[in-house]
Amino acid sequence: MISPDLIKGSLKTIVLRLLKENGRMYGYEITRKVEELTAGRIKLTYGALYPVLHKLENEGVLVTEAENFNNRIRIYYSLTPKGNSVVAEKVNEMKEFIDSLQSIVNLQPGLNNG
Amino acid sequence: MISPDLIKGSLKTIVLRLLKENGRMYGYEITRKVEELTAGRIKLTYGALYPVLHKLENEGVLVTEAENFNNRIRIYYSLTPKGNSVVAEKVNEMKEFIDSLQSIVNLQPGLNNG
DNA sequence: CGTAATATTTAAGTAAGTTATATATTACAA
DNA sequence: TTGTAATATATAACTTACTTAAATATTACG
Repeated sequence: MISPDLIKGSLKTIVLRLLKENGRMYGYEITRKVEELTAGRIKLTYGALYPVLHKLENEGVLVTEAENFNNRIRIYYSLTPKGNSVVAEKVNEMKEFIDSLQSIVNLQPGLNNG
Repeated sequence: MISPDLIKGSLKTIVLRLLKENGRMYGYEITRKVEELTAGRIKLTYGALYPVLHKLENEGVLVTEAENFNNRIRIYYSLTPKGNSVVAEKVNEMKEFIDSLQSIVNLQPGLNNG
């Protein structure tokens, strides 16, 4: 398991990227998908996820459709046009972040420095 | 520039990884090196860096040697044996983190899902 | 009949950062 | 010589993105 402190800050981008991928998803589904894609290494907490979804909706980044499945409410989220451009920005930033971390982590003694 | 929220949480690992690489470094040097390695995309703030260095010292992860250069104090930090094992753990975790982020960011529509 | 899984909500608390300020020397330009 | 930028460290006050915890409700399984 990856420590929450490390993941902190990436939540929004992760959620938005998955929504871009899947068109629409509900909260619980997002947590499942993240666990699946990361081999259980990233687990989103509901206390973090749902407030973020609500916030993104209030900002006009996401829209919701409530549906009923087996007497359980599912609230599907999908990107607005504004949301689409936000994802693009966020994903670019995350790619730069990954590149940056890699250039630090992958340092090799005696090869890159002097 | 990568947003502070994204970097937050990685600071400790970045610092430790650089110290492992360079043997010993002083605070200001660490900020320069991170900017250099990340093409200016990650800028550490002193308000974050120095408290972290002090904390790691108190935990027995780092030791210090104060030196004088041009009438300016330089406090060099280097890893203790304990520090070496901490770096190893932290770097492993970060590699898993990077892998996880990549498996989300690099999703391709219609290829991995169904 | 109890537990696990599914599904969402939200209040209270934590802590890792940011922001701002202080201090002091060297170097360079106008 | 006066001011600004770079070098070098320290720390108090504040923010906020989370974690933790508790609540609610249905389905599924042993």
